[in-house]
Amino acid sequence: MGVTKTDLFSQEQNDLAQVAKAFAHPARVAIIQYLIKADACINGDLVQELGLAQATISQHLRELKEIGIIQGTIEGVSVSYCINSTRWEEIKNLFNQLFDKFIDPSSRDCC
Amino acid sequence: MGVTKTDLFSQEQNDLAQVAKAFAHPARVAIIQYLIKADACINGDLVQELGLAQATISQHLRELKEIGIIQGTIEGVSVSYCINSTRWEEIKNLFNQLFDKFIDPSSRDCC
DNA sequence: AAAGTTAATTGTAATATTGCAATGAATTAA
DNA sequence: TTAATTCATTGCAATATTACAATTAACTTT
Repeated sequence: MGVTKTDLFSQEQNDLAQVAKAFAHPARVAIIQYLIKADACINGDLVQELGLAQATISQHLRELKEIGIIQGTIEGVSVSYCINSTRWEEIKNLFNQLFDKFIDPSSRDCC
Repeated sequence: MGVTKTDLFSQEQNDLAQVAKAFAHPARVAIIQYLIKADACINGDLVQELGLAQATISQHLRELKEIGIIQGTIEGVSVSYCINSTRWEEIKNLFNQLFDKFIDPSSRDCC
């Protein structure tokens, strides 16, 4: 019904799924890449950069902020965003934990 | 409008977003973890394991198959699924490419 | 204070996703 | 052949996501 049964799954599974959602839209990937490259930026830049409406980008930024991958500070009339490095490491580890579970690929592909 | 404007983004951005979608549901994360642990399994096992309806799991399996992260072979009346190790490496690299772009965390967190 | 700037929020429309019952297709067992 | 088993597919309902115009909120400039 479009509603995920989170209670059926472990904390780890739900966490990873939620974090993966942040990367599950090209606009959010683009925002993250841009923030990494720029070291800091403001929403206005992204509107120019991405070609989406201001409201849409603001919405994507909120989603990224909600999972903690980015953080923003009001600077006068504009807002500066950047990657939250602590959270970034956490997320990186969350993925790598899964990636590293699959070992010795040569013994797999059994079907 | 619920429709992603893929033409605004690069191949890499769209690829990563699409792959991230595979991990963006706890049931699919659970399926992947189970396949890694079991080395191979069939749909029926997963219905017991996850507590979702057979049709729902079949649907998640199809999505995972579509991005190539798993593969299946018909074995008599049942189907064996396993991780596709080549694709697994590709996906791992796709994520790590992004993760590794963010370097020297101590110099960040500028806002 | 009035006007301008920047970005969040609200409201709305369209499409996507999730979930499952029912059904269908393919194989196996009787 | 008939029944049973396994899993994919279809059809449907409910919720989520994506996108944007319009508005609002907060600050700056004039």
